[in-house]
Amino acid sequence: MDYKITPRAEDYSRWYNDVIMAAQLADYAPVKGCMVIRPNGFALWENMQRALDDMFKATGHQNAYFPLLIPESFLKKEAEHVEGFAPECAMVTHGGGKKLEEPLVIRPTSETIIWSMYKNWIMSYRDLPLLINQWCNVIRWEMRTRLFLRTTEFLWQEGHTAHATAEEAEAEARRMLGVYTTFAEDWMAMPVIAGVKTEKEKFAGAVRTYTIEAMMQDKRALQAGTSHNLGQNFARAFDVTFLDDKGTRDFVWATSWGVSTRLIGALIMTHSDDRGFVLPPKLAPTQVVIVPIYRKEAERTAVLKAAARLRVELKERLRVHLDDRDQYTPGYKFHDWEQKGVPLRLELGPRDLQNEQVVLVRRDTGAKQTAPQAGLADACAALLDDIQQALYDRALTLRRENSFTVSSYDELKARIDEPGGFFWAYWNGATEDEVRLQEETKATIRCLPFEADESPLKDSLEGTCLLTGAPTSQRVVIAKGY
RNA sequence: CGGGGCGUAGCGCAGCCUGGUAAGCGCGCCUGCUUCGGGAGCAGGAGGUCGGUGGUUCAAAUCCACUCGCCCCGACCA
Repeated sequence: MDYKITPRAEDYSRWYNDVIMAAQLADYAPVKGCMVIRPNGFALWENMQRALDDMFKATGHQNAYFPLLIPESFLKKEAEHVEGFAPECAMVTHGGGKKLEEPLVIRPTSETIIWSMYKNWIMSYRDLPLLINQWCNVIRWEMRTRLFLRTTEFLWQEGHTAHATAEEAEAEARRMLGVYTTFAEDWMAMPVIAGVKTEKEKFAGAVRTYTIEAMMQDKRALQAGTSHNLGQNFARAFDVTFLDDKGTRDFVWATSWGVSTRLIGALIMTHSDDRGFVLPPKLAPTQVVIVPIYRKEAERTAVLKAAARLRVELKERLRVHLDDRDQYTPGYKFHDWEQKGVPLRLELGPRDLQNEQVVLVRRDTGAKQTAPQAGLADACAALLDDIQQALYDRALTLRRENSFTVSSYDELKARIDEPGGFFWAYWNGATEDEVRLQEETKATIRCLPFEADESPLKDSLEGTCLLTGAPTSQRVVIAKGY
């Protein structure tokens, strides 16, 4: 379809929406804040799911499914949890033409209903660890919504694990954050900063929340995944205890972790350009699109025959599509597939048949090259690997070029809007200082990063707190976020 | 919830102030012919109770009242 994309520099929000519409990833639904994920978007989500699910299985998790509807009283059992989620819960008050005795909450997250079941399933240390994941939809009544980034209903995955010791739960939370980091960097080609959320930013009901934070092209931070050490909070709320091998009874230790369709938004804002969507090859539903070029009927027959042969050959190893639509010109198809983000375009015309070659055009750089038809699958695979790496490198460069050290609060305030970016600083403040920071700068502490590799602070181990001036070794990354 | 904007063909819009042969444009869609290495050209064609309700009037897309919905910017969040 013909669709004009607003340039990023002109209006970043409109650009984001235009990319989604042009690539036909999603569309607005009749209900406010809800979206339809269209086949192009869903195929991408399926690829993300597959990669993540394989990693979950490889780390010993099993999938299950818990109900959409949760008794309201369950939410209320964990004090912080209910306080955090109550404002954004949708409720079912009627069913079967009658008012329900107890309203049912449409899950905003499933900790409560899952732990109500774990109570029955966990008796002894022999039942632990319990490692369960579910793929589902959730609803959170958001005030302001944006396609993929924040919608009333979204798709996600939520892992819920139970452990015998605090150490095991902690290790699990960290391990799954590692899985998310690997997925973000190796599959999405999106570099992330892994770290701990502050007390203020942590999940309602958690002891500690871990996060991966990515820099979008407008230099804002996006939380791309979270993992929580829930301690014994939910075990206490739902009275889930077990006997250890010495016959001692204790509450079970828990974690939960999730990523959502928000990752699609992250992908868009990490790699796409003014011509439209850009997909990393490893997640692209179509990795190579073949565009045949011909004039006369005889050419058409010969080119399509050769194109079909190449398609079969490439199909062995790659996800390939032959665009043999007769009613569109090659130029139209070039634009069409560029908007849709297909990493590699393969052009095949009469000239190429004569020379037994093809023309390959990469989506990320637009670079055009010819390649012999012999050994084409190898050449395409190599090029796709190269694109995957180039996307990562480019995103990492953007982050590096827009990461700064600040040593005073005034300096932060002077630079947070312009030039903007990630600001590394020492921090020892309390929650009220964090609130003040947020109110005065509109930025937030994204996390306390684990690693200092990327940090301009990497060579120093101690400094003074940005707000209080007290000596501290605690580092934070501050940025405006989504 | 506060501030701003908008509802007219599938999409993007003009028309409204100054009521009356203005239901109009571009893109898309359909048919045919010519085209096809960066969004093809020409010709013909289909498609709209002007968001809804009520009012003013001889006459309403146009004026008035009410109402519904959506988008954008701020307070919450994956």
